Amino acid sequence: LLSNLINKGYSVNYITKNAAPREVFFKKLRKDKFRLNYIKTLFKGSGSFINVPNNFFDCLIVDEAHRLNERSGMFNNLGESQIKEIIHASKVSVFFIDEDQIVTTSDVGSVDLIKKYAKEEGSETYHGEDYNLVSQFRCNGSDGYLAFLDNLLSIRETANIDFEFDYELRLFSNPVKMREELRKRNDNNKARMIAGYCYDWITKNDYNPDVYDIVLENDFKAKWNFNNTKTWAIDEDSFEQVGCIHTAQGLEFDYCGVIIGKDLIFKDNKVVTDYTKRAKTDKSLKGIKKTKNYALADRIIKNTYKTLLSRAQKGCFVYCEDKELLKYISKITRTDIEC
DNA sequence: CAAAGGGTTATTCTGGTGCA
DNA sequence: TGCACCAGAATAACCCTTTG
Repeated sequence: LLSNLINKGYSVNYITKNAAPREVFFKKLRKDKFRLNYIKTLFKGSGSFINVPNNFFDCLIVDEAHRLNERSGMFNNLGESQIKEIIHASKVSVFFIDEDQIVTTSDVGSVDLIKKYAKEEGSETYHGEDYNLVSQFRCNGSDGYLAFLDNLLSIRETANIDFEFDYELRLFSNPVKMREELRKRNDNNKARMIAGYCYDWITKNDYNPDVYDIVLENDFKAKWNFNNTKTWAIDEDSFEQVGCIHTAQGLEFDYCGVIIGKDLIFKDNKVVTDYTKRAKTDKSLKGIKKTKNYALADRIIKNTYKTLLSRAQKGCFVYCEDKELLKYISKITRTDIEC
C-alpha cells in the first residue's frame, strides 16, 4: 500500500509504535540502496505528529493501531491523543487494527476511540466487513489453526472444537529437542525462538558469556535477543537468541519455537493466567498493581501468546513450562507430544 | 512510608567515512 | 581535498515498583 501510493505521487508515511518492525524495514530498504534520509522520513513512530499542520499528508498508514499510546514523548506527557493527531495531520488515515493484539497497559487504540476522534476532526469513517483483512496471509491461511488459538486462549467463542488445519504444529516436552528440531528449519534464517516475558533480562547489562536469561529443564539455556541490535528478526546470527513480544510483533517468520512460561497454565480444567509470573524487567503490565485491573492483565497475557503463536507462516513448535497445559494442547489438537 | 531505581524515545550533535 | 552523508552517542525528566 505504501509503495503503491508513493508511486502515484502522494505524500504518505507508514506509522507503527513498535520500533522493531520499523528498524527491520529500514535495514532491508537500506540494503536496496535507498537514501538514508528518504527511508527515515517514510517510517515514523506514532508520536511524531503532535505539531503537524492539518491535512499536511495525503495519507498516513497506521499499522498495529491497537498499540497506539494515548500521549506522546519519552514520558508520555506531550500532545493530547496520538489518534487525533494522526487524523488531524492527514487527508486520509488508514488504521490497521486488531484489538485482540493489545499487549501492554499503555496500548489504547480501539475502533471506538478512532471513531470518536474522527468525529471531532470532522472526518468520515469507513469500517466493517468490506474492510476486513482476510486471514490468508497469516499462518498459511489456516483458519482452523487461528480458531484453535482463539479457543485455547478463550479470546473468542469458537463453535467447532474439531480443529483441522493445514499447518505444522509440533509439541515438545524437552526445550532442547525443540530447539534442535527448529534449527533444521532455519536454512534461510527465517526460524526463531520466542518466549513469554517471564524471565528477567539479566544479559541486558551482563555480557558474561556464561550468564543466561532463560534456563529450563534438560539443561536448556538461552539469552534474550541482544541489546546491541534492533534487527534481531533478520540478523544472520540470532537463531540462538530468544525473542519476545516486543521484537516479534509486526513481523513474521517461517517457523517459530514458542516457549510458554508460567504466566499461562492449565488449572481446574481451564487455561488461566498469572500476571505475577511476568519478569521484573517487563513493563507490559506497568500500573496493573495500582489499578488492580486484573481482567486487563489476563487479556494482555492471552493476547501476547496469541501473537507469539501466530508469528510463523509454515509451522509453530511449542514448549510449555506447565506440563498440564502442554497435555491439554495435545488433547484438543490431537497432536502427540515429542520428548 | 519515604526514597531510590529502572525503564523509557525522538531528536540533535559530532567525529568519521567514502566518493568524486 | 572537499563535500555529502552517516552511525552512534548524548540527551530530556516522569512515574510505577521495589526496597529499606
